[in-house]
Amino acid sequence: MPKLEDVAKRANLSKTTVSRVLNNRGYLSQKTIDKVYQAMEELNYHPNVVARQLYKNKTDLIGILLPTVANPFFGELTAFLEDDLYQQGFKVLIGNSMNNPQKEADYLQQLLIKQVDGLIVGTHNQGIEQYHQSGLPIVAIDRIMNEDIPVIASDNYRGGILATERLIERGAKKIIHTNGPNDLETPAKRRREAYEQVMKAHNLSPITYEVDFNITPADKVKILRRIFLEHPDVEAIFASNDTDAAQIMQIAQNLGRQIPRDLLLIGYDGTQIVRELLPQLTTVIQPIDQMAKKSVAVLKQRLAQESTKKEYLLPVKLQEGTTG
Amino acid sequence: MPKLEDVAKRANLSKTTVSRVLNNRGYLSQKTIDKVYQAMEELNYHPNVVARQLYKNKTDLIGILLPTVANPFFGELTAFLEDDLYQQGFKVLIGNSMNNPQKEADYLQQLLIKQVDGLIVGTHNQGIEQYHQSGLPIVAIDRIMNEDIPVIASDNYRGGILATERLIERGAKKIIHTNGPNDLETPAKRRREAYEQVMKAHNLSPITYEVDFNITPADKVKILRRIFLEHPDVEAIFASNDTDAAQIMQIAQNLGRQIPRDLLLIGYDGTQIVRELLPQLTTVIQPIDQMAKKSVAVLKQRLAQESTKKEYLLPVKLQEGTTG
DNA sequence: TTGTAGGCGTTATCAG
DNA sequence: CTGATAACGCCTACAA
Repeated sequence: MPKLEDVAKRANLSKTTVSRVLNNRGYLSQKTIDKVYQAMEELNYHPNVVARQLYKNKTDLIGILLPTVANPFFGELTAFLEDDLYQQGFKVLIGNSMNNPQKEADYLQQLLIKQVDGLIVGTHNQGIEQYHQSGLPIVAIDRIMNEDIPVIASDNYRGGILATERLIERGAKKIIHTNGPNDLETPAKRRREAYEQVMKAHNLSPITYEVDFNITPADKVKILRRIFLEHPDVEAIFASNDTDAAQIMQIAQNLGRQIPRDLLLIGYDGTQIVRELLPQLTTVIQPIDQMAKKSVAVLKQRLAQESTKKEYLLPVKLQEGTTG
Repeated sequence: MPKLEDVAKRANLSKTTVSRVLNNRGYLSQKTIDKVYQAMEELNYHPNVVARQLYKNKTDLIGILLPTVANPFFGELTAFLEDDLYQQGFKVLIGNSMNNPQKEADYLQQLLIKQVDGLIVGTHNQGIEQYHQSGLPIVAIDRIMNEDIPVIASDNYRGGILATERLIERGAKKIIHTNGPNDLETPAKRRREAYEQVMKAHNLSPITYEVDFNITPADKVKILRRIFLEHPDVEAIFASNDTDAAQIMQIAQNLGRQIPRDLLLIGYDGTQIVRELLPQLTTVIQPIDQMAKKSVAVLKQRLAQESTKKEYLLPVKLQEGTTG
């Protein structure tokens, strides 16, 4: 690997001059510029990014810490984030915590150490201390971390209202909701709040099933199946996400219940892929693209030491399918 | 940010000694070790990764260049790759080319420059010169690049046979196949070869529709719809991937054709998410986990300057749903 | 318009 | 067992 010095020697110039050409800084004669470019060509020279990073004390790298890009929501989110960040001159380091606190802590420890200039987090683990003392610019997506980390989320409360009211409008009275564990401080909890408030406002009793994130698919099916066992008269389900909704569709089918005739169903997220594969599913669309864009924008503010709001809410939309 | 020197000063030692403690190298008295650790604690010191990278001339970063993690296949692949690489002590830099040659070239130029220790590529663009002269260890997934870059792929030929024979066994004669553009040098082409050979072996005429990768969803629907217009008597379709298969399901439904009664359908890929959302879809499962594992293993061989085979084929499996 | 010298934070060699 | 010193490759005051 040739270095600056090699180029300089070949062009009969100093390292400084070559560096100047590289960064077009200061006055340079055209002749010098040409000589330098020629020498670079001949040697197939490329500047060493790491050396630059060391000097500049920045890496132009942004870390993205999420449960897993295998999940459509996070996959699509990552794609949008990557695209935005790329436009802004950043590259992306990913860490998939797989809901494993150990792995998450590990990543954090490593990323916080000057490896990245900033961090976008959307993991589900609670109370990882390191976030606090890091000093690294961070934004959180759909996850409340602590006072000084801004949160980007969709308007979960409104989403909960849209879904619940729609089910009620369509005549359902016994409506069940699934959500994540209630002890997790996440904006998604507001869907549950909205659901419960709407139900009560209509004199209906809310019933929420809590489904943990990191359980096996088999266990999840078991929990969802329980809904039907424990509430055979259920008329509608507002699921916490589209894949759960899909599972519920299978289960209902196995139990001989036709959707929407015997059961109304509304999901949540509305990712591109789900809309392609299950266009019949009624769901609440989170504006993943906008969430990504906003996250990057807020992170840039943080990087520039500008102050930010504590929370940014993006609008949701009801996607009308045939299931609910 | 405190540095080695600060720790040294605080512990009344030299940088050398502190560095030794950090990397437990050489002989050290317990007392010294304790002092160093204490000083590090007090200062909340963390070694600067970039400085290390510069000295060691390696980053422990692996680049993954793919069309987009928003696609379930690549999303799941990325998740597995990340997990494997993490186990091996690497971190992952992603680049989503979005099938944009400009962006891909851009990424390459940047990544090849000592920013990553190795590269895993699965993009669809042809003839990007830089791959050749890079000298960087590279492996390609499902994509033929050039002679000295090993390819990891599933056994596409066998997949093509499994799907086609199944459709024939189930009584279909007029079977249509969709595939990517034929001028692309990709292992996926072998599915088409297999399809055409099996068809001919049964005295049936193969018909392949070529579907470009980077076209709008609307255009894709148009092409797929054409199948039914141009071949109203089509009895079965072997789609090049599951999302296309899903589209075909919608179209068939809109045209009043019941699957599997009026049309048999087999997809390809068998990602986790598709199996969850569309369990009824018969499809050929690519062993994404194994492909990831093998890619990482081969990349490690390359990094260790060991020689590798040119191609690694992993076994596929037919997932029997109800559509075909 | 170009060159010299010192530093970014770490590690390794070699001496003590 | 520990310390001084020179590298890793680049960038920028400051000088010329």
